[in-house]
Amino acid sequence: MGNPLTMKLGHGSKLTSDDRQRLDALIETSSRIEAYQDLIREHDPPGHVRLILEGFVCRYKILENGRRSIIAYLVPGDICDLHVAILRRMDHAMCTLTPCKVVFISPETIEDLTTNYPRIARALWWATLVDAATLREWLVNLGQRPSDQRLGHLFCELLMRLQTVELADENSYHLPLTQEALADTLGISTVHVNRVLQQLREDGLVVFRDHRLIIPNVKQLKEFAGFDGNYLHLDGG
Amino acid sequence: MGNPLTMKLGHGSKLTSDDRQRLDALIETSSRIEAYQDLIREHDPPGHVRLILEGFVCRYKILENGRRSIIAYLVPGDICDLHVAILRRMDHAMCTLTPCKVVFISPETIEDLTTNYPRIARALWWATLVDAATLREWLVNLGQRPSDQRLGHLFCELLMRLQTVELADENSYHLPLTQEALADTLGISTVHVNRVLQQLREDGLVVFRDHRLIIPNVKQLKEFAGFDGNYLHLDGG
DNA sequence: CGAACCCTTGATAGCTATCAACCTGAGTGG
DNA sequence: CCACTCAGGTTGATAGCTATCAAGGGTTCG
Repeated sequence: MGNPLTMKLGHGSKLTSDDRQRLDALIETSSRIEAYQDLIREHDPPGHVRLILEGFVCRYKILENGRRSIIAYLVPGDICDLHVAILRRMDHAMCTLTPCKVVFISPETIEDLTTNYPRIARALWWATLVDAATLREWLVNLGQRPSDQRLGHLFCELLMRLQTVELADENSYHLPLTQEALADTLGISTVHVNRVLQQLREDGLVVFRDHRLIIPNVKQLKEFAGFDGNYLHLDGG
Repeated sequence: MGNPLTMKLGHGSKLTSDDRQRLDALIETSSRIEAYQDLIREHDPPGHVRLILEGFVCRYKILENGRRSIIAYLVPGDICDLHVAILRRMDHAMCTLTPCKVVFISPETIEDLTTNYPRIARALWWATLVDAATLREWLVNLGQRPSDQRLGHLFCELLMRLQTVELADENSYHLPLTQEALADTLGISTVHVNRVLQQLREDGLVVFRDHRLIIPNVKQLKEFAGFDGNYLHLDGG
């Protein structure tokens, strides 16, 4: 299987074979981590940068009232906050949602990449900007759309993101999330996620069984959800 | 009046007098812009970086259904996306909400700042990370809190942010936003903003008249809204 | 077989949107 | 000086979306 980081960053900058070699070296040593393990907690001092090779990770916060808010998903190829080390402590936590393979990258390595590999540096900047754009789009999604469109929008986004790392085919992918995770992501209750899912199924917009999501008609779902993938900036930097 | 950029960046990195001089030179030429003018539109190619010296600016998107979603506020001292130039085109727009004074910074100047002024570079990174953290907190706010707490949370955030640039005193500030803008920010209707505001007033949590917001008991409002200012990382980098 | 976890279903309550007026103050022009 | 306009704020009535509570069903696993 290929290097998901290379696949992803290739969308942000043209990479030379030299760049690719450097990125391949990067993922030689990785750690396996079980599902539902915190990679880092709120208030921790940020240390290494993390790169996901396999599995789903989420950023989340726990509120005063105990509710969990999932703020982002990291999928293979995603790298988290290049320069968090600048901050004294984390303002949120990160947790694996499935068994994962993760690379821990030292600040020195980041330094090396960004100063000696200009195309990689550019691609990393691009990835950072896309992360911010995704956050903005999620904000729009939460603030402005009814829950069925919200869920549809999330499904569309994950389709595109997983396609860039060859983890989704034309119209389906493995989606190992519980309805509870979806609820905490979309700001609705688990009961309601369940009902909305049923509705989407009934309308023929999605098929979701055994954690495989199939979108019979991608164009139709995108229209339904008001999804415009521009914000993922996959046409490069 | 002082340089709001210096005031803000001082929280992200210790600046020398040399750094300060450089930042002061930066704001020597600025443009006045009227209220409700787009600074940049969706799909535009990003050009200059913008620094707000006076006034309120918002990032926003318009949805298929015509709704406006406000994604962020920029207040004096805020600088927008250092490296947007990497992206081909904007995925959102920016608009002044009041008359503003704005500095347009060329990519070359950014280059100069980030390569020749390491402490400024660090502070700019810090500001970028804080922007992302703020976006995450807004996401939590929209997804998990009822509308009265949402509004209270926004008021608390603006208090802290405006205090860092000396535009708010201990417990009050000038807030030139319409209820419509608040509604588009919080994902609720203008009618509901109106009612929630009345409730907050009635409960003695805020006084809002003539665009001046007074928070009689800051601690109380923060508790009510579940506000924890950690995410603004004002204790520096 | 029981426990645990996740999904599903039904009934009810509550929050928030929508629609439709009306009010107010500022600015405009006759 | 008054009528007019317009944007923003306010109020009331109603509908609808979504939460909550409670219970039941299916699977996996020890």
